[in-house]
This record gives sequence, C-alpha cells and structure tokens, in this order.
Amino acid sequence: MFPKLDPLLHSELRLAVMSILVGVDEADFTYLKKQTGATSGNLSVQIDKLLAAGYITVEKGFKGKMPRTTCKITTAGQEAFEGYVKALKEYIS
Amino acid sequence: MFPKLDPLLHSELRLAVMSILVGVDEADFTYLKKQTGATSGNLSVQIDKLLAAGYITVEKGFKGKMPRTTCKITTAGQEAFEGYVKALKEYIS
DNA sequence: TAATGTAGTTTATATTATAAACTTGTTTAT
DNA sequence: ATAAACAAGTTTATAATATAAACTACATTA
Repeated sequence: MFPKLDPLLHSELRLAVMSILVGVDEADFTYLKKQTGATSGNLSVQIDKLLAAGYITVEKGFKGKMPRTTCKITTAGQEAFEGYVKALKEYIS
Repeated sequence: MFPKLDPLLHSELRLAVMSILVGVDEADFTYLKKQTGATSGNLSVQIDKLLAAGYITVEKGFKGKMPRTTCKITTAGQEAFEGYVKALKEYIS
C-alpha cells in the first residue's frame, strides 16, 4: 500500500538541493547554500551523499582565484526524484 | 524559499500512520500495523511520538479479552498534516 | 499443561542529520 | 608587509532518529 520512500531523498536538505537542481542546468555550492539556508558543513555532507548515490555530479574549479563547486543533476537523479514524488503522493493524497 | 518540514511528520512510518488516520474515524494498532507493514516495536514508538505531539489520541481497551489500542487523529494533527503537505509541495512542484 | 499466538512495550543499536571546529586560501585595512 | 576579516569549503563530533531485537503479559489451541 505505502511505497518505500528513497531515504536519500527523504531528507529536508537533500530534497531541497535536488528540487533546485531539477529546475536548473547547474548550481554552485554558494548558490545552493543561499537558497537552502543550510550551513556549509551540512550542505557539504549532503552533496557528498547525493554524489555517492550518483544523483548529481560535482565539478571543482575556480571562479577567478576562488574555489568553486558546481553541481548538476544526473539522469539517475532525475528519475529518483520523479519516483520519490510519485511515491510521496501515495502518502499525501 | 523552502519552508521547514515538520520533523514529526517527515518520517516514513509516522507519515503513513497519519495518512491513514486522516481518512478514517479511528484505527487500531493491529490495523495500522497491517496497513503500514511496520514492526510492532517501531509502530509503538512512533505512535507514542504522535501522541506526545498531540497529533493523535490513543485509547486502550479490550476487544473481548484481547487488548486493543485505538488511535484517532486530533484537530491539531489534521492541521499539522495539511501544513506538512502544503510545505512539501514547495519542494516537489 | 505445554506450545503457540496476539498485542503490544522497552531497550539496544545502527543510521542520520546537523553544527562546531578546522583548513586553505583571498581580500582588505594598517 | 602583515594582521584581521572574509570566502569556500571539509572534517569531525554530537545529538537526534529510526528500527529491530528482545521482552512482557495474557489468550488460545493441541
């Protein structure tokens, strides 16, 4: 009756990050931090988890002299997000 | 931008329980266990948390000689559930 | 009356989320 | 030049959570 909710997405911050990433081509660490209001540490950890799951890619470069981390959702990430939304609707509707 | 998700409801099992309870007048422990597929221990703990939050009431009685625990959603619980659904939609739509 | 089943609760453990502290380097003020 | 403040993160420690395993109390069946 109630489908399992992907624990990787059933997390406030990771869900917010994915929610942002599905809507844009890419987003950097600083942008994600501002939009989510998360602390750097928390964001860093959650990005790692999404990366490890293959839901996003992470590229490290420089913007001028400053380090810059850019995140992008993968196809697997998009599918997982859609699946999560679908599952969730069984609970809330 | 992203509203806070009530941590009491942002839990797979508690959400399933609340999801059931919003749709019915009342439900007993055994029914909730069957519908959610949860273990007794987990269900017992999560019911306690919903009770402590004032989201449900719990009545203990007997059905014949067997103990019977009946759960019912409260007004506060209904409101919290609605609020949670509303907040969640900011993330998934 | 011994074994099995029902309806839970309590407690222990494993996982998670989160913040605090730290690192590395840059920019600004003195 | 160098000290102070800032930027962009990472690592580590702690607190909270979810979950299952073990247990209790009683009922039913063999």
